[in-house]
Amino acid sequence: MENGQAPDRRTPGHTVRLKDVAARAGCSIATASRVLNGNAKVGASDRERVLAAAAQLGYVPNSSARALRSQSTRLVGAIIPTLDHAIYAKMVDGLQEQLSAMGMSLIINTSDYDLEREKVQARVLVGRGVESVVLVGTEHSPETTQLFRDAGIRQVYTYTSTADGGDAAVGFDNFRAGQMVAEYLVGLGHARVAMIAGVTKGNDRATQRRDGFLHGLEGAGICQSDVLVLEAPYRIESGYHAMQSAMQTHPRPTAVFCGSDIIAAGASNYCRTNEIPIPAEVSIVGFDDLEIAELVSPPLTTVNVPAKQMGIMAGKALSGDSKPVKSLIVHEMQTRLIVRGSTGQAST
Amino acid sequence: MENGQAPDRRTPGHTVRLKDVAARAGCSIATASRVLNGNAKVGASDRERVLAAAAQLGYVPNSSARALRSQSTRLVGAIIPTLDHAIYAKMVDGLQEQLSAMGMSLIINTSDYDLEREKVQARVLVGRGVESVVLVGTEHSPETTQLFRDAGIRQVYTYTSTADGGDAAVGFDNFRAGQMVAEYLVGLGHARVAMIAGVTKGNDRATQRRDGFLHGLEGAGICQSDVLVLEAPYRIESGYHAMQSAMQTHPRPTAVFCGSDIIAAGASNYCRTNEIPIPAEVSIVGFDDLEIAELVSPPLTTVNVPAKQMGIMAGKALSGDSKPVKSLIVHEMQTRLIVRGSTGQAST
DNA sequence: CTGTTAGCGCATTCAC
DNA sequence: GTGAATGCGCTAACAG
Repeated sequence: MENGQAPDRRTPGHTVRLKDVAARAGCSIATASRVLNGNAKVGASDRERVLAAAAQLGYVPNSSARALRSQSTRLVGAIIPTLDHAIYAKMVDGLQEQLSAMGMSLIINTSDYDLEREKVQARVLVGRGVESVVLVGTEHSPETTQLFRDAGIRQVYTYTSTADGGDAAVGFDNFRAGQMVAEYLVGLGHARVAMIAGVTKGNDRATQRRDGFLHGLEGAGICQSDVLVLEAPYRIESGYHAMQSAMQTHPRPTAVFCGSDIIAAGASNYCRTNEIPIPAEVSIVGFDDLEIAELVSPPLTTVNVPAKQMGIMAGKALSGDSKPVKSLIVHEMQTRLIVRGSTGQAST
Repeated sequence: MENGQAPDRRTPGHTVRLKDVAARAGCSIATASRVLNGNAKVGASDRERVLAAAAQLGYVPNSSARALRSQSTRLVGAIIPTLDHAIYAKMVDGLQEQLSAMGMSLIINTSDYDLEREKVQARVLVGRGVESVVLVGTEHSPETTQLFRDAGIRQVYTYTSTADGGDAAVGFDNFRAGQMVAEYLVGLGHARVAMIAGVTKGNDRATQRRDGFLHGLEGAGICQSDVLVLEAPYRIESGYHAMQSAMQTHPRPTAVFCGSDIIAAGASNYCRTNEIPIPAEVSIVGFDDLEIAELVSPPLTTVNVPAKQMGIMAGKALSGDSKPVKSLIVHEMQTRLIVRGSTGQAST
């Protein structure tokens, strides 16, 4: 009798295919497929033999084939500015964790805050067959948005509470967060204030934090034109230099709002180096509530952003059916002002 | 009017396929494929028409189909402990950047320092058809290593200079780095030293840094049993508490080597809170040279690790043919001791 | 140089 | 319930 059985263990170089499993289980490839996909309509005996065969052979389904056939890749793409910034890294960490638990895989690409690069990465992701994408912010090239829409790819925006152009948003209201900081500083009696924002070009989060801040000040009778607004990349040295510029104006601001803790850390450094006491001479407020906020001295008053949680929620927003949803889902999260030692009453 | 031509723009919902491009260009699907793949043997007129058609229709090749047919996915997997640690995030940032430039995509998974979870993620990556994987360290479950080998997947280890079980290593010698720190501290006259290592279970980097450190001390006549060695997760509070324990021993150590800047930052915090002057009473050395090393006061003496560069090199190690290489490639990178204000001569 | 043909591995329709 | 047959979109043989 023909004992053309498959070998006990997979042989290096020869990938185990479904037909190998079927052969070993003594059933058809169709039945094997049904078992492995949890299809109920299979006899118990066949089921066990297939499962055993798959385990023994170390069968791993080929997802390219499965994707091609079933038109479902269970792949999610993410385009973020950079991973070299804790706020995005944490978000992706949460996203990955959640997707992994849902049996989906994550392809990540970085854009370096460049909407043109984002567009290129978007094409790559479409080609990879991702079923959803997670982007940062609301501001994207129209072509990018259109490309995803045409391909039937669901778009989730993070770090924002508006989903214009996309299908869902998971984040917070940057404008209101900026406003909150303004009100806090005004409440402490500050009238001469400055802001070191992140680079606003192509970055709606930075833009809205700034605008909300200015709006909040205006509500307290502080005219926008009286407020020094600088921009700095999210790097410590940039914060240092921007603070230097700010502190060389006359009269000096008594409070400075920084668009990120990274910038605030640099600003804080500048003050320490130049013996400008914080908060006696100048109060500093950061944004993000990174670990470094507690490390600088005095520790930074800042705005807490639930970065990892945002990634988890974004992942959850992708569960269920894989078709784009009709109604916009907006999951707004709360930011909290964390008051530490870097802020105090206005000095004069 | 209906002239049987493909529409000018892709219609939402209907994905453009290669045959659509071919139809519009008035050639066969094979010719279109050749053009799009840069195959030289195609007439100039056909070439242009295909290119134009593809552009007009917004054609995006289906990589599942391409992968299935060509047995080449151009997909790379990475399994790292977590993205919520700058040292890994930076590495992945560099890796992603390099792979993107090489036309490859990156799927990332996290293991949370758990070799069992790593094994699970490994199966997922194999199923996704990745052609290579980037792992952290040399210590992996035998099943994980075997799984990749059987599937013909090239394994690149990072943060280590030994490639046992894998095909390539891009990193540095953790043992020697630890030894270097020991020699530095001994040179400053320190005889009572302690170490707060990372959790060594399943973490060969932490283990080797510790062992190298102890070995270096032993070379200077300091017996291992006289050295207090604690372990702490990579979190600031953990460093704080570990330092607390270390400082409650008698006699106190005059120098403490921390397995990571994160831990060192916590240790530094403890000293500040408890008015133990650094480095007058105790010297602290960190590891990684993260941004926070310069933020704490006094700034940390630490060991610089070229994290992003490591990712870039790992990506480059994946270029060329997609088959596992026969010879082990080891790309050893240099670590440098960065001396800042947290270390000084032994106090007594 | 170009078109025709044949699958890649799998899920799924349709008969049995 | 189960197996045989079909084709997802594409590339690589093979002819012409």
